[in-house]
Amino acid sequence: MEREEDFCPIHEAINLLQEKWVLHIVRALLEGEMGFNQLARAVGGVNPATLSHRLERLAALGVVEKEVLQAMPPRTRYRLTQAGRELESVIAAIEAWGKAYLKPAPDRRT
Amino acid sequence: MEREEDFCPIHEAINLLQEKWVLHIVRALLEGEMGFNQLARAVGGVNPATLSHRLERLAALGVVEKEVLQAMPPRTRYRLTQAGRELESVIAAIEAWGKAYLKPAPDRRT
DNA sequence: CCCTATGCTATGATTCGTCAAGTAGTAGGG
DNA sequence: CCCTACTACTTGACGAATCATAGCATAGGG
Repeated sequence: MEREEDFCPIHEAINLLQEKWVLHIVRALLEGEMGFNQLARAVGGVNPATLSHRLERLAALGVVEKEVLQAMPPRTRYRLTQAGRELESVIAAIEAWGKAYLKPAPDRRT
Repeated sequence: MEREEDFCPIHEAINLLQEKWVLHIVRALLEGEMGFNQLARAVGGVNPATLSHRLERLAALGVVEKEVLQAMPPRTRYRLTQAGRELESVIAAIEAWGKAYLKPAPDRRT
């Protein structure tokens, strides 16, 4: 129905980053490469199916890189590519904003 | 299960911004205040129920402001608050990243 | 009068994300 | 050796979120 006659990279970027868990995944991976379950724990609360989907998508877009070290005792490493690492600026902007304006948490006291 | 013992504003910010359409809405509103349908058109492809829901949430968080000008011939204005305008840095970071790394779109020709 | 426009809400359909469990192989404790 | 836990996912069923569409009430143009 939609015809991306001019293709807006900003629009696409937003669409990617607004997918559930994507930003959390990138943020976790900015801390360093890690395996699947470790990443799941770092992200917190994501289920393997969704995480798998997201990683597949992010790998297809060249944001993360998957390296299979061993097949048998399953051992995999996920790490950010250059493009992925550049997302740090986005995360940083979100962090700055969150700290500045999202402080008023739903607290009841000081 | 999870106890947000220290409340992480970054985590919260990510959770907010990853909600579908939120970034698109903010980006549209950065262009200037507008009415409901106008905003829907600017965002493109969002259905009124979702948009309404998001605006309600964004207003509750103090990111957007809603002003009802008339009740009967319905006339409403949505505009960003200070906090909302500050999200421009996030949008800018995403724009920069998208332009730099998302260019290789799945297109076949110019 | 008829059609468009405004700002939303209501309805049923589809898609997305979640949950629980299972697969396969190895390492460690008893 | 046996049992459990860990590794990395996949699968199928379920529920929640989002979708497209229609509709309300009113005002202005033709």
